[in-house]
Amino acid sequence: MELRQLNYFVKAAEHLHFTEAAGACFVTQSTLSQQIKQLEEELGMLLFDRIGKHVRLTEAGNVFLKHARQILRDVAKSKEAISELNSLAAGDLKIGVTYAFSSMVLPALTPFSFKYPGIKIYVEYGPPEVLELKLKGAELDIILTFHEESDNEGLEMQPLFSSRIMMVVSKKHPLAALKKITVNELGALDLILPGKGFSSRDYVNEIFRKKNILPRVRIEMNEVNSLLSLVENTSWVTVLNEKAIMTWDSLVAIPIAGKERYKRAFILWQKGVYKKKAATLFIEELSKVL
Amino acid sequence: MELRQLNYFVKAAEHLHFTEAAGACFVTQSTLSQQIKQLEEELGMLLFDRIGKHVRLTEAGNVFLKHARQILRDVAKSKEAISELNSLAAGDLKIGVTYAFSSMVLPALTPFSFKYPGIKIYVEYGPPEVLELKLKGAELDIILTFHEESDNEGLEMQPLFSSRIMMVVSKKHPLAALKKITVNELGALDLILPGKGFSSRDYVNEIFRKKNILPRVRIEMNEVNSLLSLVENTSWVTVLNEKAIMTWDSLVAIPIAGKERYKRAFILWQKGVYKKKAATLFIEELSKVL
DNA sequence: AATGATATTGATTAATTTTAACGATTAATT
DNA sequence: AATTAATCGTTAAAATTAATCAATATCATT
Repeated sequence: MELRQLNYFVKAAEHLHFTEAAGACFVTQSTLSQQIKQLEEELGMLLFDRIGKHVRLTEAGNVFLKHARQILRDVAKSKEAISELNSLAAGDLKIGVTYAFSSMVLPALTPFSFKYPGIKIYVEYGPPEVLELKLKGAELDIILTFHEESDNEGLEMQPLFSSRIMMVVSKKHPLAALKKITVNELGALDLILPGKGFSSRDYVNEIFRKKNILPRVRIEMNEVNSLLSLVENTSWVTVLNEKAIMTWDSLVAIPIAGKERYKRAFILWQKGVYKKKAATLFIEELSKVL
Repeated sequence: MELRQLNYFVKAAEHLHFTEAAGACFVTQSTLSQQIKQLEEELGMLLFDRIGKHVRLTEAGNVFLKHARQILRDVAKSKEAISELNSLAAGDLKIGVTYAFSSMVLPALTPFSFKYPGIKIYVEYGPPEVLELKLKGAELDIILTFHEESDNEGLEMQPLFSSRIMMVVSKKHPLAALKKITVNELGALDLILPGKGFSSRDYVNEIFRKKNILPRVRIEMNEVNSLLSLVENTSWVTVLNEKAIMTWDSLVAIPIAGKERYKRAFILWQKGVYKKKAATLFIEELSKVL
């Protein structure tokens, strides 16, 4: 049994006239006739009574017609479903976001969701290792992260932007108007720093180690929003990449003296898998707001 | 899109291994690979991610899998439905019965319905012309009737039995023990006769006309059971074919002198249409009880 | 007999399947 | 770490199978 035959059958049942039905199917009457005969043979029952010049459905034909129509409806539905995915009228997008990135996704989320209301977005925050595992297991479509190049097997890295690592303080902070700060000066301040896993943290460790300074780390946390919220309301300072405070009007980023250090943001894809259109478009949206 | 491809796809989605899936479909792996590719092209989306040696469903693949399964379930259901018809586990049988025949169908109905509990039986009593019209319009499968040969266009007659036309009285009737009755004697009795359309009525008219006797017809009705019920409880007599009283223990049939006259019972089919198995088997059952 | 329908037939075309060669990836062995 | 062998999916070409067409046969109706 093939869908082609079901199509021919339904048309024939509708016209009750093989020649007409064949025309409607854009085949010759002979073709339709044979395919219906084949169908009848497979089913072991006649679907039409051929009475002289007329054809008419048998009991089996009537029963089968209902089923054939149902099948063809389902087929149409299946195509419809795929076509909705294709036109982004449906589907989902699962984005992994590392903590340091969290404030950057938010501004892209709303416009994207507005443009493609059919697409359900899942955002998962987590440490890079966990997210990467999920990406490989197809539980995520993409990861947005700061990352060092190269060390990834089976992952594809697409550079997004670079963001300079700076000191961040509240605008109400005495040092808020500073043009630049030295590492020595920084060593004298109370720090609230991102936890391990954040690459800006590695940078902080490095600059202090070089100068043999023991930084005054008061709090360490791996959730950027909470961290910035503390910075906003205290005189503590932190060190983060510049873009991380883009949604925070009450904060200001101040360059650190010495060699400029940048964090590079990437999108991670799984190598070899089909790149979802929705993911590509989300990235487009993300680039716009950055 | 063809059912073949859906089968391949579902198997592949289940195994997540083309070679195995191909084995399960009894085709080579290349065949399966190509057909799936073709399906993907028609849908305009990849259904599988091919990552090295592994394959895995894409979002579209997951969506489509649900639909494909539904379609294949429907297909199986449709075959099941036909196969039930074939095995007489389902279906219907529409029998037309002329009034004179009515008492003959009943004994066949119960055993048949017992044997084939899935078959729904419709019995329609009516005058021959109406029934024949319905037979031609496929509203009936067969007609059971007494009929003269030949006069039927497009109908096929299958002889069932012959039944002699006799006088019928109650066993309590004074004449119940009679071996034979003459037309003259019959003319002196109160008669309750089947109405026009009954061929035994034509016979009665004829024999009386030949002898120039005016019969004493007290009641005329075209429903045999009611008629016989009256005969059972009165001293009126009727003229019917012998088989018509087969279920009536309290009645007796007495031959009428002169040339024996038989009524011939037939099954009428529409010429050229597929003979339902159920109909054939019903007739078999009918022959048994006659 | 002529007509209007489906069925059948043989030739042609198209599609499916297979075979075989290939490339990429993984696992095993050296 | 490098080499080898094995596994898997893809591709291209050949072989097989199936669908289609055009012409004709057949059948019932007019």
